[in-house]
This record gives sequence, C-alpha cells and structure tokens, in this order.
Amino acid sequence: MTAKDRILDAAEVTFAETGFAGSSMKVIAERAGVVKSLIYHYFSSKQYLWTKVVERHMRDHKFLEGIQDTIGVLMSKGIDGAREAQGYRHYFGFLQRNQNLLRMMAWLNAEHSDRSSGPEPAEPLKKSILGSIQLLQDKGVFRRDIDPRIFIILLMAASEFWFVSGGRIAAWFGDEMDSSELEEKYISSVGRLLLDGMRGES
Amino acid sequence: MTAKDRILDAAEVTFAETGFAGSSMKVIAERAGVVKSLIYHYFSSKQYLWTKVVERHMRDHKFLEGIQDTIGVLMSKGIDGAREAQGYRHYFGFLQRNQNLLRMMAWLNAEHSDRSSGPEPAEPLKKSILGSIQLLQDKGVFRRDIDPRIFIILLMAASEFWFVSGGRIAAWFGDEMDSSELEEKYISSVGRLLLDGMRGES
DNA sequence: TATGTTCCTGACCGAACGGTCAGTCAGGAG
DNA sequence: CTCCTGACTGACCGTTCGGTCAGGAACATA
Repeated sequence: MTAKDRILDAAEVTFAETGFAGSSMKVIAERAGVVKSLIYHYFSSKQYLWTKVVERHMRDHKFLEGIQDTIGVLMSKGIDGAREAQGYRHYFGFLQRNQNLLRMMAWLNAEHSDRSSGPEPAEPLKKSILGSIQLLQDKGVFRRDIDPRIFIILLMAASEFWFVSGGRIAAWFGDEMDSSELEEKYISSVGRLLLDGMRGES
Repeated sequence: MTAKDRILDAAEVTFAETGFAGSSMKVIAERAGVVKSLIYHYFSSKQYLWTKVVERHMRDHKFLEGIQDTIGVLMSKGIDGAREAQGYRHYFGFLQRNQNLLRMMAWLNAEHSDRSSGPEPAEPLKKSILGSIQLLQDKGVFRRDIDPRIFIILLMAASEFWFVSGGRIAAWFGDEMDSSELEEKYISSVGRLLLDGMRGES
C-alpha cells in the first residue's frame, strides 16, 4: 500500500475518532508510519486532507449508490406488503459499513462550520428517493398526510442516532443486556414501528 | 452578575458552538470579559470547567425534571387516546430550551471520550419512564411486541437529530421551504407517525 | 552519465495551546 | 493597625499546533 493511501487511512480513522479540531497532523502521521511533512507533500493543508478523506470514502464505499440501493429494497418490501424489517435491516447494514463517515458527519453537525464536504446527495438521487415514497403514497401503501421528506429525515435520525450516540445508549441500557442483542432488537423494532407508523392512520 | 457566572455562560456558549477540543480558554475568557488566568482561579482545568458547565445547565434548566414532566404529558395524551402530536410538541419544546446541552452532548458522542458527564438519568427517573410505557402496554394502548426502551431511544433520536443535524437537513430541503414551517411540520408529523407506529400492528 | 521528477526526510518556524505563578488590591475581622 | 482572605492580573512556562523548506534518495528518461 502506498504512503498516500496509508495517510488517507490514518486520517479517516483519526478524524472519525476525534474530529477535525481534535486531530493533529502529528498523530495522523505516526499512525500512517510516515513523517508529518510527507502529508503536506500530498495534501496541501489539513482542511484539504479532510475533504479528500470524505471524497475517497464516499467513492470507495459507493455511498450514494448505497442509499439508492437501500431505498429500492425498502420500497419493494413496502409495496408487496411484507412488513418485516428487512428493508430497514438493509439500510442499517449499509450505515454500519459507513461508520467512519457517519462519525465525521456528526462532527460536521456539531461544528456546523463552513468546512462543508458533507455528502450532498446529488439532486437526482434526492428526487428519486422522494419519488419512490410519493409513489407508495399514491398506491395507498403509505399514508398521504405526511410529507415524504419527513419520513426520510426520521429514517436517517433513527439510524444515525444509534451509531453516533451508541455509547450513551449503552450507558443507559447496556448494563442489563448484551449490546449486540440490543442492536438486533433495535433494528427489528424500529423497522416495524416506522413502517407501521408510515402505513397509516389506524 | 459575578465573573464566575460570566465565565460559565461564556464557556457554555463556546463549548456548544465549537466543542471541547475546538474551544480555547482564551476565547472563553474574552467572551466573559475576563482575563484567562481568572478562569483557573475558579476552575482547576478545562476539563473541570466542562463538567461544571454541564452540571449547571442541568440544574438551572431542571433537565431531569423536564424529561419526567414530558413523559407525563406524553402518557396522559396517549391514554385518553388523543392522537394529536401535543405530547411530542411538549417534548420538542423542552429540547428547544436545552439546545446548548444537546449540542454539547453531540460533541460527547462524537468524541466518545471518557470525559463523561453526559446527563445520566438517575436510576429512579429511568425506572419511572419505563414504568409509564409499560403501563400503557398493559392497557393495550401501546403494542406489546416492542421493548419500551426502544420507544425511548427512538423518541430521543427523532428529536435530537433535528437539532444537532439542523444544518444538514436545511441544506437538503431548506431551499424549498421556510425553515420554521418545516420544523412545525416535522413536529406534528413525527408526533403522529411515532404514536401511530407505537400504537400497533394494524 | 546527466537530468529531471517524484518520494521522502528532519530541522525549523511563529502562533497558539493549556496551565502556572508571584503578586496586587480591596475589604472584612481581630 | 494588623492580619488574612479571596478576587483578580499579567508575565511567563513548556508543549503542541499547522505549516514551510532545503535537500537527499530513488527512479525513470534521454
């Protein structure tokens, strides 16, 4: 593996762990087994390194396609009326594979700075997601009295919160339960609950 | 107002804005209209200052009682079958009054460090909340196939996410809609959706 | 062999960091 | 008048920060 890749790897882990301000170029360099100044040979600044880390992760993990994909599963499950949390489980697994990016986004939210480079979901993707949900509303599978965008936000909220606040949740409940057991329960419960809620006004 | 209080005020705002690592004692001092070393006269370290800020906020804003209170409203609404999002709106307003604390908790999550001092919801409060939900399950108002803890987590997720990720959500949707309008829609929709989902298996 | 280009290094910079310290000063107690 | 305390200050500490720079090593091209 090239030094450049090792730098990106080390930066991704470090940024995810301690955020932008909390990560020093020195520890990133040490983690990559490289001298600090070499980082500046490849990346002109700390800020630039951050954006490149985000870009690479989204590219290598096919982040946008993953969202697209998940929506597809979610929708197909909804349409044929299967109510298991299978669709949600798919989405959850997708987020699990993108934990580093989620953590970095959490930092972005907290800092609400102009460092931007959060994943912007390309206009067409957004339209496609919204369209899928609207279709389900038209068919009567999903209730019509709720803005499709709300459903998306809620879906993101339920999932991201689990990863980002994992530690706090474990402190609340973890002592009584194995954490992976709780996670499994969370996935299946949230899937059922959100789907039923979206399904409609009893 | 005493200098000590001004320091706590300044620290709260600064920590909420830029987190622990991102906040310097110098800017906190300047914000408080005080010389940096005076902070160390009252607070032995940056870490100690952080915990004192959290403690004071929770005390002054009656954070734990506020949660307790909200659960009460939520439950009473649930019991008499009123399905408006009134209970959720109450909770949302409560969180609105505690935005600084929410932001600081977001930092804690992101850093997942051992700096701890996140709000630990005192065992009795936790038991009381869980008990309220279980009561509703016994009465058949809420579905019985979902762990009460899941409902709490989901409730927290839906709300905190809105505040903490506000910027990103606005970037997604805000251009098409007034933000306060979107927030109002979010509150009422999430309240209805979660309540219906919790209500049960159609 | 000569020449460029890329990779890589350690020494170095000024600024900013969290934190310390000796000491000034006003005021209350004896 | 003395003594003590707590609020407050500014100079200063060692360290770390992001970033620069001159130059060596490796390697391809000519």
